[in-house]
Amino acid sequence: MGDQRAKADLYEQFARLGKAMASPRRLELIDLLAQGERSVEDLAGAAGLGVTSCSAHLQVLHNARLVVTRRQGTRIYYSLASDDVARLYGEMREVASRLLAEVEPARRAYLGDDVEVIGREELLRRAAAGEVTVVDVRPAAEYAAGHIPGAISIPIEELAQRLAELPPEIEVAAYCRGPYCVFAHEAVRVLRAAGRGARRLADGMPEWRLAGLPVSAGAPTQAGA
Amino acid sequence: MGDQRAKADLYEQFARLGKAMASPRRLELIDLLAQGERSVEDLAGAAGLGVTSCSAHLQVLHNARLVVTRRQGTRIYYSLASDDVARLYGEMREVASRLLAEVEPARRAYLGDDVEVIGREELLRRAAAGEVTVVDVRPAAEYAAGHIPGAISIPIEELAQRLAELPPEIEVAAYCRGPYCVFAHEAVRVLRAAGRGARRLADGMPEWRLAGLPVSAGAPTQAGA
DNA sequence: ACGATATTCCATAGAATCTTGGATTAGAAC
DNA sequence: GTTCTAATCCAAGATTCTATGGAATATCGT
Repeated sequence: MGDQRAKADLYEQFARLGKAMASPRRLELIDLLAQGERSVEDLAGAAGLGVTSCSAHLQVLHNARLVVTRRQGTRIYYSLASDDVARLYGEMREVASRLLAEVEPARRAYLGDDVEVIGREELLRRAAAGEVTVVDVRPAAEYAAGHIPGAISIPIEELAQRLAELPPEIEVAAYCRGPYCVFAHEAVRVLRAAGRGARRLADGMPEWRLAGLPVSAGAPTQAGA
Repeated sequence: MGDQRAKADLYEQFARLGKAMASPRRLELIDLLAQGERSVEDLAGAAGLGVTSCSAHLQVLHNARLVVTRRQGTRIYYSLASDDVARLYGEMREVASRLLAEVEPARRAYLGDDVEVIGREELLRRAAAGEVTVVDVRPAAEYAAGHIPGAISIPIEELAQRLAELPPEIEVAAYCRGPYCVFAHEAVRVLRAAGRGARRLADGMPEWRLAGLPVSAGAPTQAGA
């Protein structure tokens, strides 16, 4: 009874998941993939990795079945295997922030001083009433892969130049990749510095989607060009 | 903006959790600790590890703040830092079983053929009506650390000799450490072979507790000795 | 204070992981 | 077919992880 071999095999399988999530680089890749599918080179650039290294990490994620691939022409697009992955990753961050005292200082060091927050319900309510402009400050490709209905896309690097596109006197709600992404924090700072009312959504697109709230897809409608 | 250093630090913190859960041995330790606190030597024995090796793994878990220690006399008792850990571990197994095709065969190889299952609600209902005897087939120490109210303790190794303690004609519901523990499977097989009606609770004590159901603690009341 | 027990610390050797650069494969465009 | 691009494969060195045995530490009982 109780084959040691079989038992070890079983735990080995579970550990595959843990091993896949045991590297900060891979967690960053998961974070990026939670925004939508991306090619290897693209991911490497976004995560600051060499292409070879990035590919190797993606193989590890693939072997643990956390990601799936789709080939289109000469490039291969990776995406998360299911919502389970994003959910598990989110849970992992939450548990880490509760258990590890070092998370909070690291968060502050990266995100800077806290900025005011707006909740999902309030955002939905006030957006429907036209009392708030919802702005997606992630790169355009991530907006195209999925965004809050009615949100306009202004990547954080362009925000300072495109303030005129935002109706004045109306508060802005900015959102980005998630609770540990700088973009929304930066956006609120830029907007406040320009004298606008602005808050950030407490978390980002993946959490919004996991909460079952509506999501639109498609490139932004280019009003100007 | 976007300190690479600070960003890497943050992901490094999250990865600490993943690293801690990246070893099959450590997952087995978490599994054991989910039943209740245990000493190092005890854990080493239960997990089939050398004491030194076990201690080292516990250090890793401790550095990731997944476990806490309590000293009593000459020995040190480890336990999970919070329910979050058991919950995350459970979520990890669930995701693994959904994503990794290899989990199911490994499960079958270890647990053997499926035996009939009883759900939590049915168990509660029928136990209250006296229609089912609930039996905890884990080691006595784990029963003492927390068990289903009204359950009697018959460790799996003793079950075959202690069949007389179970009222005949009444179905038995056996439970153990969790959905991937052999004990309840074995118990049902032993009982059925003895002509008794028996089913296993779909999952074990940790899941019962996490579901917010009532738990009793304390050593079994020794009727005989 | 001394011996006994439980645990951790330390050093070592072997295995696994990560990163990098160059070679290789697969598809697209011409 | 040739050429170009994207991604993977392969090999090597550096780093980290794991298991084990012996030494050191802490507590208990006497």
